[in-house]
Amino acid sequence: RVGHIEQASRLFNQLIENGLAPNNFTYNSIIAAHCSVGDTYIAFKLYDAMVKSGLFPDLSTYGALMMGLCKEGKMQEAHSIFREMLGKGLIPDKIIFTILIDGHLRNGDIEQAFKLWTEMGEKEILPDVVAYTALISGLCKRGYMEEAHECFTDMTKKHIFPNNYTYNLLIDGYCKDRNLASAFELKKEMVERGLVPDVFTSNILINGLCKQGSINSASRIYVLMPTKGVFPDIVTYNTLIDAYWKASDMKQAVDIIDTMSWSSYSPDIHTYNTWINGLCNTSMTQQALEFLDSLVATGFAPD
RNA sequence: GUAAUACUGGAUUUU
Repeated sequence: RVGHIEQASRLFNQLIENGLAPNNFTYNSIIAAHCSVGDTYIAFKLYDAMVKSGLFPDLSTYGALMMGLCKEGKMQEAHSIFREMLGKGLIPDKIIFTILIDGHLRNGDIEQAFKLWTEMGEKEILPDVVAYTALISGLCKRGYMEEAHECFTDMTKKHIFPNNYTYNLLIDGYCKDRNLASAFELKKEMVERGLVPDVFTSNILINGLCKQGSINSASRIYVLMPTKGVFPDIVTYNTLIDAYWKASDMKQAVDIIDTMSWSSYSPDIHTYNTWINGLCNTSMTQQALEFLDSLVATGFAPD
């Protein structure tokens, strides 16, 4: 789950060498790990081994496999696994449907997503907050803010209550739709409903303000974060660094790096890319190249 | 003869 797949694989092989038989739990864990990094090839090999050993893949197994295929954009294959699952007599649940709906939305197929949503309703499977949030996310990402907000009202009517994920997604949607007023209105609403805005909320608003050119307002939120018990993370820093570079304010960008060096966060690939991009866009291509070289020299792998 | 409210599949932000 924490992404140490190689180590997990080694343990898995040791387990077999020691004559122990993996069970569904073992297989599901390792299949899910491979799927989450987009390695469905190995996941399916494990699935075959699982079946061969006489185990019966369950909803977790199929969910993980379908998720992996969705991530790779192989929606047809995800559906054929779905059919295979049905063929084995397994009854899909809301999680299976959410995986497929989310997959279609990420691949830009809103129509298919709604078709599955309807199918889910026909099977009398009730969507939960995650299912609704996935749907809202897909709509927001495609710019269908009105529709997204309708789903939001709809879920509340059904007493499925929006959580931080739901609010953060909608707030981000409004920010990207250049509707900061609605974004802040929602933030206020989430507090009124007893939710506690988190670092995602802050990052979303900071990014929204930066992208519309209000770096000072963004900076104010950033500075006030700790007073609300929310602490900047690597995304906060990267967002601000990018904004300062884009505003040609290299001094402030360096300032953030400085602050970051005193924090528990280290620069990541986004930070380096942002920095290189900043140098390039301010006619410092030579410095960008040198910086890249120095990074590579320390063993950093550019993407 | 002993062990658990433990462990596996779904949704949010930055280049």
